[in-house]
Amino acid sequence: MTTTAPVRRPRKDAAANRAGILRAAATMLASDPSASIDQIARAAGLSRRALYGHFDDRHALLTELIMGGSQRFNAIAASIDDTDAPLALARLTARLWTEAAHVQIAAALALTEAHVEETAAALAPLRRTVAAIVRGGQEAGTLRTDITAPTLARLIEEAARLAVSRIDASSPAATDLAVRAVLSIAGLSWRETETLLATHPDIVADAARSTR
Amino acid sequence: MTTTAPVRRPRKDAAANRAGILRAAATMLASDPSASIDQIARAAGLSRRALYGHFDDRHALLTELIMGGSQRFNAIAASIDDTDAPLALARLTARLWTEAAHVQIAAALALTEAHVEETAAALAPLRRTVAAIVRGGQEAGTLRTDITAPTLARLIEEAARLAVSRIDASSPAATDLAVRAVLSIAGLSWRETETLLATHPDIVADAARSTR
DNA sequence: CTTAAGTTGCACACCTGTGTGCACTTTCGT
DNA sequence: ACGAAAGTGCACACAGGTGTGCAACTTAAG
Repeated sequence: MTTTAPVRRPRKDAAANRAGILRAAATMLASDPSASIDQIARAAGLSRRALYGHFDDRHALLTELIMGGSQRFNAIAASIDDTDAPLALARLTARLWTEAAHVQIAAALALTEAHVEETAAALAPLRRTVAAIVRGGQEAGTLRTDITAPTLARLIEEAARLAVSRIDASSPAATDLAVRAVLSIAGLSWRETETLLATHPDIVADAARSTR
Repeated sequence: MTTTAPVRRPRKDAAANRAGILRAAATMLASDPSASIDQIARAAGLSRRALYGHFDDRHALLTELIMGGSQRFNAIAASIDDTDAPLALARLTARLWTEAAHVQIAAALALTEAHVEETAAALAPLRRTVAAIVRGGQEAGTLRTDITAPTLARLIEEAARLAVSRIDASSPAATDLAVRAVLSIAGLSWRETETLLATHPDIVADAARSTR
């Protein structure tokens, strides 16, 4: 499996390769969370051996990947300032989806065993934002109260994860779908969601609503 | 890691052990989809070597596990006869959850790579049932129409999977939560769900609605 | 009690993946 | 054009997991 063509390909800038590895790791791990170092290195156009020149070991690579991804995630979470809970959730979902385009995302989310704790810790700010939105929404009466705030927050996170990782990421209508899924879990009826999205067309921007 | 106390424990009936292995495999794989043969055998109170006396190889064990689980699932799906789509979905979710209590379930669902196709095939009847309910619901106007039938069916499946595998299976209120999640994705507002569950108290049976 | 099925440990071959050492080649930067 | 940085192949040691062969032991069943 490690065998490749013996042709010696021209090499690119050094530092750029490091970034390339991270990118490759993100996409590789997105489709197969247990992709081997070799697979990642090859996908980045480098040899396995070279990868070890950039990262001490598997763990180091994964950690850096998680950190990078979660920083972007947390930044997005911090940028949400809507007071209305459903609106805030909709916007948060849409931005997470589009900006950090299903790459770093899926990777950081679909990670396995030894890194779940790490990932969880790194995403704490995002999680806190969601929790705050949920709490506020319940108090304001704009979110369901049949489910405890912590549980609801968790469900919403899972719904988002579901939308992000389980749906054909390439589709243009994917964002729309993700937002609808999250708002549904949040307790809105589909008609209410429809109204909300119609009132705030900027959330889902364009996207062909046909192939939904 | 394979080392155990040299004490020779009394052994039980032969055929019963086979069932024990399947049970152990279900619970083991539920928590760790890539549990080793040794772990499973030990969990069943047998040696790794003995396990191979019951199953040709890993694949054979997994296949039998999947078949068993999906048969029960499909049987439950076939037992649903409600005409109202939301009601049908609610009952289906509740029964799947309770009857095949988070054991065979999570295992069959959380399975990995080489078995996803197999699992998918085995669960085809269940999938067909869901698709039919969705189609019927959309035609009757009792289910959301902002999402295509196939996509909605898929979303619902994923929501159910989410509820089943990502939530503390032990909690008594888990069934309630699972049903609410599915109905939410189906497009109902949380108040509509509340009403539906109140009208049909048999769906979630008892379960402490306090710790929800 | 006897027999055969069921189990057990252990050894072995084989496979995949990880991380490192080493000699050698390529290419960027100056 | 030169030297250091970066990359390549290959070999090795090591760790886990799988599936099999085998001799010896335990126990259910007749």
